[in-house]
Amino acid sequence: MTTTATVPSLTRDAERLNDALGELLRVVQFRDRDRACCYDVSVSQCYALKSVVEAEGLSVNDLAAALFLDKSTASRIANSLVDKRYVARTRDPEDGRVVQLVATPAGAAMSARIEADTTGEYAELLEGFGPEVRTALIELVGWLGRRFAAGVEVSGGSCCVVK
Amino acid sequence: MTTTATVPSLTRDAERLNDALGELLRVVQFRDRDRACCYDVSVSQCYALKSVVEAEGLSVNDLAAALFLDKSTASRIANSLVDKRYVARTRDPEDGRVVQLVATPAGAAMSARIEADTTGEYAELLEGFGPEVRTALIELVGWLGRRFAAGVEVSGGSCCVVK
DNA sequence: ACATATTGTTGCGTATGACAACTACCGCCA
DNA sequence: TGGCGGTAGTTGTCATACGCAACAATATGT
Repeated sequence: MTTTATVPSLTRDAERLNDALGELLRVVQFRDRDRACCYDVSVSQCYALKSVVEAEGLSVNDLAAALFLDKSTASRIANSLVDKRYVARTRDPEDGRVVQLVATPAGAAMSARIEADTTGEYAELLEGFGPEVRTALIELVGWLGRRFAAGVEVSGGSCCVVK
Repeated sequence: MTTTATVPSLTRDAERLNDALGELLRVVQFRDRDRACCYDVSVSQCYALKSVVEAEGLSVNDLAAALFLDKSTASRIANSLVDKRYVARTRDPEDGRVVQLVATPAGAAMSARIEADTTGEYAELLEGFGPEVRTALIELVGWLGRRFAAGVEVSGGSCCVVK
């Protein structure tokens, strides 16, 4: 901001990052939509199932936070997974309000199958790179996600209502 | 594949990239949903408007291809933008079948406003880095998108139906 | 014990997107 | 030149996805 010479370059880079991320977003969404037909779960169900498998005993609120969704949406996704017998709903004995979501064996198996297939694709993608480039790529993508998440949290989830 | 020692590392990297990309995807989707309320357009309308502004005279099929959507969906999004007077539909004089989508002044202005706001955020994000790191980040994200797009094209948009 | 806060569920409206059927138009070719 | 297959777009229909608001059930603090 202080030096005028770097500003155009920074702005240009920002535009290009925006474009590249938008493209990546769309193609990944498309891929996910497309691949969902291969399995017994929809895209959002797939992500939710993965969250439940990874953090056994997740509450509905936790699930909503993990997926950046409203708790009502999370509740319904959990419901759909329970209907498919991939997840079981139990009550927390400590706190009668909270629900604990646990993956059933079938759910864990399905998640593992999807995970293995996906990981295989990513492995192909990364094959051509050395370990240090792969690590750098992962770090950068992870950093981007965390930065966005931080930005989202400060705004409280309401960009323009909250000043 | 030949050396057993590198395989676990590659698989591990693939998993981590999957996780990081999933997280990034979700948070960006959330941010987009959240920010859509600031403007007069929905998320998909925003992307479509941007495409139309950048490639004046886009056909509906082109729009669908650019956004990785079905042509019917693209047609309806175009319709909604026409309803809002952000885009005009004209017929190609060369080929009576194709529609040419052109942004109206209001559409271009809205797109520019959104673009400026978004770019500002990205600029903040990139501020801390030197130009070479910024370029590397952009290249990597762009490369990822292209690789996914290539993978999507070979499968023809039907992952498991086509063998 | 009661007011208040928190967890989760449900009603409702909207957005998003695919598939299939249909119309309109193009170009080819007999 | 008149039909025929192919292509561009539109529309009907359906399913999923998501948020907000209202609500019930439970927990907690005074």
